[in-house]
Amino acid sequence: MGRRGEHTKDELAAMALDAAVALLEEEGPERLTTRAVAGRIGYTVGSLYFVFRNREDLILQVNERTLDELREHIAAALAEVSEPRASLLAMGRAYLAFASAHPTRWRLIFEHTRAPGSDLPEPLVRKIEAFFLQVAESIAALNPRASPAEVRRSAQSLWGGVHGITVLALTGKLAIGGDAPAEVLTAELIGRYLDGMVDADRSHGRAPTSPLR
Amino acid sequence: MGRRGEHTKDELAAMALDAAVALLEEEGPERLTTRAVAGRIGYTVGSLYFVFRNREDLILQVNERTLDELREHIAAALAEVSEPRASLLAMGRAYLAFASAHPTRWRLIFEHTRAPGSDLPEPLVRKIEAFFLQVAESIAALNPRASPAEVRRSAQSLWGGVHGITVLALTGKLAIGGDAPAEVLTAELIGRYLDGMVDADRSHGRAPTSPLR
DNA sequence: TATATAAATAAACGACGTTCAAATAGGTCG
DNA sequence: CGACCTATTTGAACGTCGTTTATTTATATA
Repeated sequence: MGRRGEHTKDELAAMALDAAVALLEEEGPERLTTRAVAGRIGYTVGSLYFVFRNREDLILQVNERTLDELREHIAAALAEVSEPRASLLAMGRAYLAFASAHPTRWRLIFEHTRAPGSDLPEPLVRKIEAFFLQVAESIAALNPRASPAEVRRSAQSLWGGVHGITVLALTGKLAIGGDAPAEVLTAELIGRYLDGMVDADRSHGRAPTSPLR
Repeated sequence: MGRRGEHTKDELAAMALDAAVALLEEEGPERLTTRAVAGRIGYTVGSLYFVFRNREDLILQVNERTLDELREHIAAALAEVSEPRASLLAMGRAYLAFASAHPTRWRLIFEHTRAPGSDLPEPLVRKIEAFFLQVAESIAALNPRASPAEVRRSAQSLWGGVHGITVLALTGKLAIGGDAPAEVLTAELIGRYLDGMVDADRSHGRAPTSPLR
């Protein structure tokens, strides 16, 4: 009974992605099965393969969508501040808040392992870069004397740090003894990093403290 | 053909763990299958269930073993330094080096999702705590005026940060444009964090800069 | 030597990702 | 209006997975 044209290929893909997101949030990553996704939109498994190359392809597109939402979430948070230090703190809070609100989807972005040969699809790479560039912007404002390479390095190390606190908090591997909320920890990390950065800039006039030994 | 007593239950468990580690390093996490592990030690699947409750149990024990190795690796790095700042940098380097040398096993520790109800097994929690305590020790030495709660917070945020850089570097989600090696980034994060911490302590005589706003 | 028991296996179950021949429905052309 | 063509959709199959179970086997003991 192959009805036809009831939905275009694009509509079908969009429906499948919606279903995948719902499945992820309601039942967790291991329940994100091709059959479940297909069933949720009233099709059979085979039809999914008419639209996606395979499960990996589906996951990658879910991840792109999640990254889009994350970016919007962060943009909204950034709209309310202007000073660079406040911007970085706001980004950190927004990053953590989004991850906490959508833990399964957020983790899927970072934990999904692709086949050994293939690397990240181009659009995903671009979206990740966009984040770092936004961080770099505020860093540059706080550290005008730094070279572009230094700014990039700072953005990477600082945001990598925020990411780490977020992962560990989400997976319950950060709490020891009494547990400070993750928001406090990210704020502390950002605050101290920036203090260290601007102090180094002010006192030595230029370079950051030599980090190795 | 049930031969008997050829290996004790404990020997069998140890052999299975060895096989699992080898499988992980040689073929990746998705090939860590119960049948493959059993086959590698010359048994059939069912025998694995004589020794482990299920695949999750096996993975948890692999993770414990990996954490033990990681701790030894870090201890060796710490043996060569005494000053607290150098200790933290050495720990960061060792953490990253171990993760780079055993990416699959290392990621399995943090990416393995356990069933929604159950939480981390006690021994694993203790081993994670031990790390933070070691970090906290050096932090306390650098920041003698800080309360225990402050020290713990610092250890969590700083080490969370190191962890984040390590994850992103390992999964290729950190590199943007020219990519500074991850060792440089962790050293930079640690250096700046500590600079920010001790400067705050020196100038205000006590508390760190209020992190929020 | 016979027997009880621990150890190990083989076979099965349902669910999974993936593939593919077959069926079907809509558009097109006679 | 009817026959065909082709893009969709299905159903069924394949091999693999985690897990469970009845059954077999080898050893220790009596």
